[in-house]
Amino acid sequence: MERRNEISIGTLANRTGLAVSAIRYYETQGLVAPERNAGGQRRFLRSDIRRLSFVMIAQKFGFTLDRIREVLGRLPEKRTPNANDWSEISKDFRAELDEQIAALTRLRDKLDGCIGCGCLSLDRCALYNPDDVAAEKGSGPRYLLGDEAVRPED
Amino acid sequence: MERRNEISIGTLANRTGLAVSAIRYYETQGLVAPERNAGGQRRFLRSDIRRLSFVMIAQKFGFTLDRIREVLGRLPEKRTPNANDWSEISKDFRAELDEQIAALTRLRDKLDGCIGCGCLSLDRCALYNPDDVAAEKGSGPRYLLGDEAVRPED
DNA sequence: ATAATTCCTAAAGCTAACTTTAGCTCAAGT
DNA sequence: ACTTGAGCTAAAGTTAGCTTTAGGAATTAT
Repeated sequence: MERRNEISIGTLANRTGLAVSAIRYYETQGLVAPERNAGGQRRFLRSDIRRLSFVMIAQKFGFTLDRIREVLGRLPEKRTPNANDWSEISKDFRAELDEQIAALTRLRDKLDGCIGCGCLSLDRCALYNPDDVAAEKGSGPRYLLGDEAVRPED
Repeated sequence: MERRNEISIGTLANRTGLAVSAIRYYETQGLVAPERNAGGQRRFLRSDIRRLSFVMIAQKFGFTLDRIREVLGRLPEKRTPNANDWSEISKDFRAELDEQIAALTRLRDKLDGCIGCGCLSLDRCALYNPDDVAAEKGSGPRYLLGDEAVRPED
């Protein structure tokens, strides 16, 4: 039975649209921290619906779960977060989102210059300068673009 | 020995800054198709330097290797691509990049509206409408955001 | 002629963000 | 009391984009 302010993982899944397995996974990642009832089942708070909603939105923005966990860490822990609390941490995203858009725009502008020449060569093309977008996805070492250079005739 | 227009994988790696293993992987993905010499070693064309440069740039833009392969498919196969050919397929990216920037901008604007209210609730928040950014990364099924809704008090 | 490089293949490993499976326990409905 | 339906854990599987490892074979340098 669900008590006034407690909901089961299934209910939470229905309300957020997330899969039950995803919610469990989020718990292992420290994004939610449900209590347990006598039988060992997870009991979430209703406010976790909004918490997970926030996670979903942040993901749309392309943030990683690690980063999202950090931001969530800035919510007050002693009381249930209110609209203003959510509003505050959303501003963090706003700034990063702006930077992302700016970076992508810079990249596009460089591409414009390069479409004219069709060069795309490592030493002369502006696209190779590393001030670009965040990058760093996948795994393992990503190589910085050095200037080993393409010879003019290549 | 490398003949006039043929280079080894090591040379290609040096010229592009890519790891040898990455180049081999790109071959499995159909992004380059080197010939082999008598001893079974790969022989690339000098023009593959530019080809891989293009791949690297496209990745900066966030395109997947699958998508990049498609775009590369539009290059002429009978002759070595010239500046104009590269310029042409770059325009494809330009358009998609614009759309990406636009989508991210729309998302940011919605966030602006939401920062004011701090709602983030599934039924009323504009951030939940699915016109947003490309998404679809990671693996497995991603759930479309339905409107199961959060009740006002949640 | 050798030693030192470079290259080759196949298979396994890695990260992120989850899902799927297997086997079992809890809780709810009748 | 019993049968479903939820939930639980641990481990393995998935995708993308590569790297690492292992064990040989081809090249290049001396």
